Amino acid sequence: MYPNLIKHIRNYVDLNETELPILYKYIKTIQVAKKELLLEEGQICKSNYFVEKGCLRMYYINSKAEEQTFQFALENWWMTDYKSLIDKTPSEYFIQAIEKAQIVSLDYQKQEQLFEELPQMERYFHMIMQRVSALTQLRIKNIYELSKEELFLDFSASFPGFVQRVPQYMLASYLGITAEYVSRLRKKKS
Amino acid sequence: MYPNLIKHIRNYVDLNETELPILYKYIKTIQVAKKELLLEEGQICKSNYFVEKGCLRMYYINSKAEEQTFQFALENWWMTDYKSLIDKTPSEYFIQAIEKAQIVSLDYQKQEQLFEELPQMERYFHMIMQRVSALTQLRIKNIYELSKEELFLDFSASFPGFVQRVPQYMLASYLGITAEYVSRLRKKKS
DNA sequence: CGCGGGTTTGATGATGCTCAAGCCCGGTGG
DNA sequence: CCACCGGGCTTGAGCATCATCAAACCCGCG
Repeated sequence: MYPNLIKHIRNYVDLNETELPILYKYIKTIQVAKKELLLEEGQICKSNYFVEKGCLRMYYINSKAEEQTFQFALENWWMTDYKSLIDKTPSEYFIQAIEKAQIVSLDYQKQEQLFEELPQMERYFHMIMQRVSALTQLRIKNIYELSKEELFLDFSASFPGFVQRVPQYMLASYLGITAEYVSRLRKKKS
Repeated sequence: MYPNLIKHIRNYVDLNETELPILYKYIKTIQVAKKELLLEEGQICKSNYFVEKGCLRMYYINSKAEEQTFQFALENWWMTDYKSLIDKTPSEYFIQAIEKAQIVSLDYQKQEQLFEELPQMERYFHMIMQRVSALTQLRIKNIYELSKEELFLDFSASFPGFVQRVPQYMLASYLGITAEYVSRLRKKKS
């Protein structure tokens, strides 16, 4: 039913067959089409989303009225707007499917109950947040350290398939570069 | 004994008087002098550090052999190198006291036991990590959105006392600006 | 076939860096 | 108590990186 999610959880904590139905009480599947939105600016983000299959991105509308891509999520990634989720404030972000995707949604309201019934799930989330923090620290370090050109090359090298999978302009805005400059970089590279 | 830490924990979870001694088994106090290091590049980071009093910074040596400040921690903040902590790999960072400071240290090895005895502590860490993630998302958004000048003004406005408390060159490197340019910005501001 | 979103190309210019020199000021030793 | 260091901050000139704007181009799709 949720092959990737279950496997992912079991990478970190125990979850036996009798506990699976308990988990299932709390999560649900969402099928989204390409370009469909899971969260819109102004809404209060209510869930944490896990990518079973496909690809999501999180973006916001910047001061120049452009879409600024903030984050991508491929298979086995969780994605949410933590600020909106925790403080119950309107989100500044959109979460959108780049491709047709299968998403697992965990309602924030239900999390506490879930953690009561399956305490290892709190441990699981704590552990993956530590990993995300480690990656985020690296991301910020890269932004400091690397020129835009190096950022692009580093990203291309780190996620070889990904550059093909998303439009250039999304990648550009994720890297904090203009689409024009990415175009020049690609030309230069070849 | 740890007035700030206890108060901070109790902001998020229950912790009664009989549980305090259990917590105390797992943490210890470290007094550090100005400029003293809690972690050095090449070491494996073993603990999570809580600032009871004083001020820490995390930095690394960049490709130009300069100290690049990565993060500050004031009172009531936790600081650690997650990558080194989790993967037990040598750290690329230094953690240093900017002022004489009183630090509470929680050994990573002991965390699991602590969470066994006081499950609410896992909940506490999970919750503060969510908050940190929210702040980090904002930090990255600011780096995207704002010019260096705006970054400086925003930081000055957000932490009015802080600009006085740390040397300009540390602040500059935290914001990803050269010390020279910060100097020009300050002049311009007045 | 024409439309439109996305990419490329060119010309121009601003932001913010580099390097070099001078300055300020607190600390240290004589 | 003074002199002199030296780290940090300031100032200036020149310049690289990368953004902006505008136009052309490409190509999948209705």
